[in-house]
Amino acid sequence: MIKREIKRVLAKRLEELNYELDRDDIDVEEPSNEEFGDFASNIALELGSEGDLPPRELANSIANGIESELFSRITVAGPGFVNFHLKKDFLLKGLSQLVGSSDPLGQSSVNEKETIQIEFVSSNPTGPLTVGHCRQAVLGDVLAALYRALGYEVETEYYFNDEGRQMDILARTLWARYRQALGKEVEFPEDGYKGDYLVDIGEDIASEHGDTYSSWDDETADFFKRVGLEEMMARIKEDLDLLGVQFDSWFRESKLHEEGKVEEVLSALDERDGTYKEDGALWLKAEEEGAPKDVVLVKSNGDPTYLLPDIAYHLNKLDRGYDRALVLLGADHQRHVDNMKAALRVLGFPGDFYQVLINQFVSLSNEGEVKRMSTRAGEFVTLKSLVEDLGKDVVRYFMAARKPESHLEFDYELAKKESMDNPVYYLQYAHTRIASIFEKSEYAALEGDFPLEGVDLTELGEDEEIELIKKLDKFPEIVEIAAADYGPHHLVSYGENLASIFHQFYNKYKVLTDDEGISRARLALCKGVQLVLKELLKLLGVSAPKKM
RNA sequence: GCGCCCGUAGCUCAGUGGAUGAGAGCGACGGAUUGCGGAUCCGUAGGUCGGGGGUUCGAAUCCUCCCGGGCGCACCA
Repeated sequence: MIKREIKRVLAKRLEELNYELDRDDIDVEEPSNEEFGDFASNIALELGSEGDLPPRELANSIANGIESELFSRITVAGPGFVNFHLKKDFLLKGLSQLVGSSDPLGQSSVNEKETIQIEFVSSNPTGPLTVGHCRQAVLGDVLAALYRALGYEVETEYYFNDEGRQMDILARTLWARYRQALGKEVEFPEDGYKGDYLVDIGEDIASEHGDTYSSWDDETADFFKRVGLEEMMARIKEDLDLLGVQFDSWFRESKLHEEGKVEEVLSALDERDGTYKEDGALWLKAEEEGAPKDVVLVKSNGDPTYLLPDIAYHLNKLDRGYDRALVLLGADHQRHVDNMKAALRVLGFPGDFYQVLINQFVSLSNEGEVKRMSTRAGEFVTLKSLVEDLGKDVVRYFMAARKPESHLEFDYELAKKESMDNPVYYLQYAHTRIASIFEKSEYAALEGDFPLEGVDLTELGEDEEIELIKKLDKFPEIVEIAAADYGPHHLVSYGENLASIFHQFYNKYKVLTDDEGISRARLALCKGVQLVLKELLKLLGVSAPKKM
């Protein structure tokens, strides 16, 4: 990574000038105007505004004092920017490292031993997964891949409520569907789940068990609760499989109750003076800890609200020894986050343990009509139908393409109709083109690393080639940013940009020419692009085909 | 009313805790191939970065107010 090397050089020079700075405090940017060099730093402006030297003078003494083989020249411009013009050798070194090692992330500065747990989707087994869950599933899956790629130890987990009121309603609804399948008159539960998915399961039960469960009693309730849970969870797993999302761990809420963790956390909150009784309910003093309002932990009927077991769950996460627990939640859970943070503060959790990524909703427009998603009303587009219609690659790419905190408008008809114009194909096409070139080249039979012996990279020098080399060098940084920012979309933006430059290059220059030297150098460059594209698509969970 | 998020080209959106002339894709219009895959490339048109104020050498980016949209403000999850 060139930028890091420049920071190192700058830090060293600043030390000579008696400024004590961490490398991370130095900003190095890529100026939009090439007149200002390949890279630029504003460090003299930042230091100058508080220091003894005016920015411009400081910039001059920084620039004049740097002796390095890496730069063709270092200039000072504007109010005090230090502009670095790179020598080609410096750029080529990066390319040869990338291609020589076949490791697009070899230059990453992050090599954490930290462990991170990522919880996402966590939908309760009362209905099929929808497009909303789909977005979160992709975001969580890609984030997990990003952190793994950076060397973190990652565990993904799905948390679900397997008992309580919702499961009761599920059981009653399922029983009603079962009775209906048998042709019996039965009253549909008031809060029942209206979707068709329970009709199918009810029919299956009817054909297998006949009229065995004719009345609603404890035995019937237990049976329908158990079968309902099993069937719904099985469907959820199937759906996630379709998307290519697999969890390392599944955590059921009832485990917390069985192990007495809920009571434990309650008394812990109590001991720390975090609760009080009012109107027969037990409240958390959330407002004292920054939440908008206090909130009920235990209802007056003795049942816990869902906040309480969730606090216990996070105590469990802490006990399991993760350094960080990231939770992905939909925008409607903002209040819950405030409450959780308050509770965890009462319990004295490490400040940065509980991390939340709130993602905004997906709106699905269909021929100008915006569809509302409601599980209870039985109106939604399922994850399954989306993937079946558009394919895993397109769905994953689209879901990852937007900033999580932005609304995602998914035009179903358009995505389906014009799928061939989708940017995902643009990236894959670049990868395919390179594969195709290699098949026609002297390296057609090549397996494993590209041999750089006898390849003279200094043959490279056209604008597009230099641009590509710089872009490739930036990839590790993009991965770090995407992880740190919890923003998989950075990969997408970068990828489209890289593919674009590659297509420009491809259109303007031939890779396979009569000149063996140029051909080999360009093939090495293509190999670099291919390595990065492949890794990027892998992180997104999108295939990188050799033929399309 | 209060809290969180969003407001950038006709549409969908990038723009990493500020940095030297506002970008991409789609759509519109006009071009490029007897050549490594045209699922590509080149060009044109299109924006007072929702609006006002503030901080600064410098603001799409930070602060504040206003407008517009989404979500939340349950002893539901």
